[in-house]
Amino acid sequence: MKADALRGHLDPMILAVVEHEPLHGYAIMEALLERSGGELDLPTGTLYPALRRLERAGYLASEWSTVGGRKRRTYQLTSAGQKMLASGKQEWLTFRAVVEGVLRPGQA
Amino acid sequence: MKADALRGHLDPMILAVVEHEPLHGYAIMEALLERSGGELDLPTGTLYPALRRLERAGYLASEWSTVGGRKRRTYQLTSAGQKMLASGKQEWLTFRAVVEGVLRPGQA
DNA sequence: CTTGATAAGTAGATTCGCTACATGTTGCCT
DNA sequence: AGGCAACATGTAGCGAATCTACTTATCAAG
Repeated sequence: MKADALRGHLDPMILAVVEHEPLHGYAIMEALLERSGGELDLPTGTLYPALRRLERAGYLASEWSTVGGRKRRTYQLTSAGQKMLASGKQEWLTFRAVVEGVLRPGQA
Repeated sequence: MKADALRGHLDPMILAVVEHEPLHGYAIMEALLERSGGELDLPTGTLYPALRRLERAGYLASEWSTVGGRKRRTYQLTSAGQKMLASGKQEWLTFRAVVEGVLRPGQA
């Protein structure tokens, strides 16, 4: 999967992963890997800046903790984040319809 | 629809539009608009550079003509472009599965 | 005591879609 | 005659997000 295919689609995916339970960065990486069937293996240089960006934008809130001598920054969805996630899901449906309308994958 | 959602997905869409008939730039724009149900209204600053990029990459070949006093540059798919389109369609299916596996849109 | 997994981060490059601008033709409307 | 919408193609430069490569640190297993 090409790198910039992800562009603009990563944010809702991250938000979706912390929708029902707060997770720290590393755990978010693992959750994305698992939910995508091993396809979505984000480099840390992608994920951590993305998390900071989403927090700065008000969609996530973070809190530090220490577990087994390791520091964790745990992120949870804010209410703005919930709204963003909902609209992100909606936009995904639109986007999918656009691409498939143009590609017409049935007519290969 | 956000701008960079398109990133990496525009190329196969352009190739798809000229798959069965060669078209000039303006007609490609119209075809994308029509096939997407009016959603995909590309600015010329996006389309024309993309076409040149795809030609430089060997996926499209172009030819000038004049119709009704207007100059047209008509693009057609090369055999490399056909292969690229086929793999682009396949990648789209993978990408869609990844996003939907993470988003789980049924569980809103 | 070295390696791999856990954990978080930054700096800098690259890429590509965007805005804004530039140029010219045809045909319709007033 | 004048003007505007549609047709047709293009460039310059910006911005944002993902990537590669690097840094730091702890813990467990061998």
